[in-house]
Amino acid sequence: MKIATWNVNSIRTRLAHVIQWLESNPVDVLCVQETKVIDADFPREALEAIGYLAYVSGQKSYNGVALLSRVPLESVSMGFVSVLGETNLGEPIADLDEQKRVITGVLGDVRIVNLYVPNGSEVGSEKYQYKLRWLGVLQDYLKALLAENAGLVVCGDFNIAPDDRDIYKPEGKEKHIMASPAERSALQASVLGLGLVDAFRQFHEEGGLFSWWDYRTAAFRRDAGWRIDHHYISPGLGDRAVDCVIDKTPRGWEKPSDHTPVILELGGDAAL
DNA sequence: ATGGCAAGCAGGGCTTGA
Repeated sequence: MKIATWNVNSIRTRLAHVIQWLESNPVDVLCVQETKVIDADFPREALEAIGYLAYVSGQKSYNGVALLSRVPLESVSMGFVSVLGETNLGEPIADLDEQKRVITGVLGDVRIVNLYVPNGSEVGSEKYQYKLRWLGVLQDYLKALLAENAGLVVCGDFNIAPDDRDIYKPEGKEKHIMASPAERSALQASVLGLGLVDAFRQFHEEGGLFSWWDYRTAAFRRDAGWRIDHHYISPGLGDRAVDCVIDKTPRGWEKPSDHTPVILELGGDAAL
């Protein structure tokens, strides 16, 4: 089973790239982020024409996530509230679902969670506080899913570089969004603290391996990137991860997304 | 230290991203 994640920065603008990539990389499920489109306008037909069903949670202009799957998924749900209810630890959380950043569904014996973690804008800003609060609720959301699903793959655009190996030039980035200590701690507590592991790091120890390059300052040409797109896998999946790779190819295409796909391969999928 | 680039919405220039 192959599960890929790709922040496409507008599914409509990037449709030809997504189709081209899926035709040469026929993964079972592609998790996309920043679709930037309402559900009614999602380009389902073009994806169905190449054999992919679309499960979508979108909004106008910003955010938006989707699961593209070759076979129907089960138990699909969107947002935090569908799993946690209207409150978490006594605090209302429904406002966090106004931004469409969470979708999940089950394929075989694996529940796949596709996330678009808030960017946070600037360390200390209101959006940064939102990001940290969102990550706090994520912890309880993932706990609830883990209680029901031994096999869990949590992937997406995390907008956090887990450690300094994941940044082209980590010096002085402590106050930089995506690298600040509080963000890294939140990721540690909300995801790794549940026993989930960064699948990519099971296969690659070295630094200098990136999934996002800024459009500005010719970052891709200089390979001045960050690794902010991840797959986290639950202990229940044991040693089933076979490989996890970054495909830099689409980042070099004409008018690309600023992110490139990352692909997780699982073996021994009993229910498929 | 700053600004650089891209997308959406709207039909100009702002907002957001990372």
